[in-house]
Amino acid sequence: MGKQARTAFSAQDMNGLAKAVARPMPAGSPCGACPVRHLTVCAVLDPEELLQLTAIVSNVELSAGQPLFDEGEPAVHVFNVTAGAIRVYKLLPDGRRQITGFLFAGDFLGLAVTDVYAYGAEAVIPAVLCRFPRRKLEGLMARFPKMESRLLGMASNELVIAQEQMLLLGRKNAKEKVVSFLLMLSRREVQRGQPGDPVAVPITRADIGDYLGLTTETVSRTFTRLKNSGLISMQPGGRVRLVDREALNDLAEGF
Amino acid sequence: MGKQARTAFSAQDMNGLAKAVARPMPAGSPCGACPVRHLTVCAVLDPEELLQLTAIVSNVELSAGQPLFDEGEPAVHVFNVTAGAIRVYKLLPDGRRQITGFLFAGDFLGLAVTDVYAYGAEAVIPAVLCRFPRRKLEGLMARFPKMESRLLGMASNELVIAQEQMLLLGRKNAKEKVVSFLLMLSRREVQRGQPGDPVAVPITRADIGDYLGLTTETVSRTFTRLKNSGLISMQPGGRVRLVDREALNDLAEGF
DNA sequence: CGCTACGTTGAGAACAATCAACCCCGGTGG
DNA sequence: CCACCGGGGTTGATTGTTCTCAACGTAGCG
Repeated sequence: MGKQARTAFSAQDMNGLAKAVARPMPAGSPCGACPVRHLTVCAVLDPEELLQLTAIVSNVELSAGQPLFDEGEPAVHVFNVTAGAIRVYKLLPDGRRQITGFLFAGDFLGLAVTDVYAYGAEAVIPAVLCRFPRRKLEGLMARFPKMESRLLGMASNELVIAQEQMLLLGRKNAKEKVVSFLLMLSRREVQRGQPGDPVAVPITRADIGDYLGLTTETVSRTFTRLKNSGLISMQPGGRVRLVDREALNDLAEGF
Repeated sequence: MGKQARTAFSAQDMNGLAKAVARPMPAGSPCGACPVRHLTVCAVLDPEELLQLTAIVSNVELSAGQPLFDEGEPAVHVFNVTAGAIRVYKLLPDGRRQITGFLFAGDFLGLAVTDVYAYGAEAVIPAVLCRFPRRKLEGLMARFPKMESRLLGMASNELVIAQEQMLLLGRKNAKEKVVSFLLMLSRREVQRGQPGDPVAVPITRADIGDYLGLTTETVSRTFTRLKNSGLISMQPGGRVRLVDREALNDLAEGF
């Protein structure tokens, strides 16, 4: 594994992409009307409690590529994705990057034990998030233990996903990695109530590579081979059809 | 990737792979006297609450190589390591193994969102653990929210460590991986109040390989090269001296 | 004393990385 | 209008790190 120096993506180099600004929650859309509430922490709160949450929340909108925060930055907020997609990543000093996760509607980020973020976060495609001041949310959690309990459940779940990803990074080959990735995207689309079969892949080859521990070339070649062997087929709009789901499942699990 | 070594134990676990048995907590050592309490969940409980914890805890002792539980097994207990070392791992059907973590005194395991464990756990060296029935612990957490809060903190911390490990698996080369591993062991030894410089490495090359996404041969060769370049030196008792800590730190971080 | 697990080293193969060329597309400015 | 540019994607040739296969050394233990 050589050191690939990376040119793109350091926080503000291209397009002069500045940090996001937050605005107060639009009056017409309190948390009670949130379309992705059932997916996230807020699902466990009753209307009364939701009002208190609404009181501390603000909205963040990001355009594609725009950073939400950088690794090492003071961790003053936590976030909840309500639309779009976010990538979370860590960097080595020479520019090598590992994307540790893609976050979609309903996903939570920014939990930190230290006072700084341990990773950076950027929008993959235009995204909208709820932003909570960490201190205030902690205060709320102290009052609503079921919220903390829910968060613990979500964190435990993320831990399981992280272990799955370690298995992928450490022990799967390029084909198994790419197929696992496609199936993961598909599963999460279903979770969000979308079809999941022609699965949307709004993520560049470079990002996929940095997520799977591969280069863009290897990702590209692997896609080509999967197409040629008839396991997947490309569709307009960056969608991928999972032609032989059985075979793909087996491939991903290493059979 | 074969089965693990085992030495002979008492008659009832001749094959070395028998599941551990739990015994009631010895009367003379309630949680209040636990030597690793400050490292773990129990740190936040007062004496009164600790008594209630003592009431539901039992002890598990494992010999080297003995399994604690397997992936897919009903997740009825959670555990707290009080001595020794545990490896947590996931398998692919053909036997490829990824060790997702090594756990030492103070570490917690068994949190699960599903009703089965998402990974297996075995003793690396003889180990002792506290065992709590999951249901009862959840009941206790409902009554002591600060315990749940502490657990959330520990889970968040593990998540950060997991992301670090993804960076390692996906983007570091063999040398960087092995050095990162040694420094991690050293740091955790210090956390437990031990020297940390001649660092104890009670882990086989095969386990190290399965943790770092390498083969045993590559791990062995990498150790040899680190020795030859004077960065580390071997000491009796499986200890490794970190000769040039500065250089090792830089290496691990990819400078 | 011989077994087995563990560790080391060597030779060669293989998979993915690297380096490089090229295509397509959309946006932009001459 | 179109030439140019830059990002993204694909493909080819070659390199190189790590894996695989194999042999051998050592230590602990029955």
